[in-house]
Amino acid sequence: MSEFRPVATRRAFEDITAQIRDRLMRKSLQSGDRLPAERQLAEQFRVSRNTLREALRSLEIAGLVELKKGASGGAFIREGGGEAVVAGLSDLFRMGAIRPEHLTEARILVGTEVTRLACKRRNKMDLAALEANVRAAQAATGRGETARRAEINYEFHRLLARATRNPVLIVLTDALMEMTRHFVETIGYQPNRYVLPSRRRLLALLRDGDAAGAAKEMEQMLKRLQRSHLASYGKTK
Amino acid sequence: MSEFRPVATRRAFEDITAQIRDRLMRKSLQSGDRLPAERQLAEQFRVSRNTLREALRSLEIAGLVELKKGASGGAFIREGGGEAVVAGLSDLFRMGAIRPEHLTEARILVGTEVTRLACKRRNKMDLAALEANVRAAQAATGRGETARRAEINYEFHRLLARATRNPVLIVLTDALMEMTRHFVETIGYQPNRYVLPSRRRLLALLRDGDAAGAAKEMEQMLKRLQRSHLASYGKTK
DNA sequence: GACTATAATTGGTAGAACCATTGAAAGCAA
DNA sequence: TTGCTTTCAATGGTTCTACCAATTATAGTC
Repeated sequence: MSEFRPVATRRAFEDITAQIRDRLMRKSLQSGDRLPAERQLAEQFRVSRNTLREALRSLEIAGLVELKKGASGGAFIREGGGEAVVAGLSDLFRMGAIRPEHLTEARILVGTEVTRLACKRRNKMDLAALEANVRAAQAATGRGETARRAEINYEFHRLLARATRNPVLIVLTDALMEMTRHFVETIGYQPNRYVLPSRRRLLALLRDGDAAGAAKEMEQMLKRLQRSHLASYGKTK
Repeated sequence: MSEFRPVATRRAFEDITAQIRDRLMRKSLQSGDRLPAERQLAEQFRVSRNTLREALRSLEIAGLVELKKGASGGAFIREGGGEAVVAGLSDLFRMGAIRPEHLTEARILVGTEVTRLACKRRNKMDLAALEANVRAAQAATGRGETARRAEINYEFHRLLARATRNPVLIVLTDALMEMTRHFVETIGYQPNRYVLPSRRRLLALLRDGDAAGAAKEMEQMLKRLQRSHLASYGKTK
């Protein structure tokens, strides 16, 4: 392995974003803080406003700042929400780098572990939110609102991930659900009779704190979902 | 829940990126393709070159295109590498939204499942690469090259993830290793005596195809690593 | 005090110009 | 012909100026 590294003629906007990222890491900039106005910042960095705007655009896409118009507007530091990660994985799915079989497999592995951990950490508020979600799912099913039903189902997994208190699992689950939404839109939503009963069994296991049982229930449900999803996909292909 | 959605006064550059993303999804644009030159594209979209450049910058940060200078340069469609996802999670770690205990916990959960799946799918080339990695780790340890040793260790996990053939797990592992690198840089690399023996046991289990055993071995090693990492972190805090 | 019109601030867009890098084509020499 | 050098055109990177559009603070009015 060579001791050299590729020469990197850094572009001006990259230098700017690096400086701001550095201040973020050193807590010299925190969420909610506002950066000076574009014209002022451009002067401080000794670059044109165009170049500065490319830097801000880059930070905005990365989810680090939010740009607001008008007086008392400007670039505000966002708190880490993970939108960039979700968008990045969605792009991979759109481009075909992540295929349906990869997505469903990852959902099984991640969903099972999320369920296991959520069962150990969930509090009463988590349980209440999950129960409300299942009630909403039942109501939507009764009214035949399939699209709404799908959204409620995704939300269940997001709620469960939040109960783990681990942001890595939270943002990963958000991304998996976003990809699943894209996927299901292409193959068409298929009503089924097994998700809702599984949810009820899962709720009981979560209440009892039976982590192994809850994980098993989730795993089996996700495997069943995988089979039907991939079957639908095979037909449309 | 309301039926309305927030009004979104779309900015020009967002319209442009949406159009290009759409062509990517419909395979009308594929990796390796080259977009027209900036001046030409600006004319086609009926926007100024500034606005078009902001759109290209956005796509570049998202990892969808690569910009090259010079004659026969331009914006080239990249194949999905997941750099944006890695960068996004790294940002979350830098900003403190993901904390060391979250990182180490996620590594245990993901690493265990990656090992299990890799054990089922690995071929001879995967095994050879992993064995070469462990040999390199031993050599680096013998020469006392701690920084190089750390890099080789991260590479082991990346190689293992690639053996799963699942891009979601691959990019996730890449991101976890990148965050770990940041983390270890701040707490200082601690040489240890248990990783290398664990690697040898793991290799044997991978060769035998003992998925459960390999997963267990990885899990125990990662938990031990977690304890020492968090202990070091507690001292520096 | 509540409402309204005004003004100031700020991000969004446009257009032209120039620089720096890159690679291909033309020219030249052996 | 072959190989090297020079030239040149294409392209991204950067700057500057001007104006538009949205937003909010502020002064003014009833």
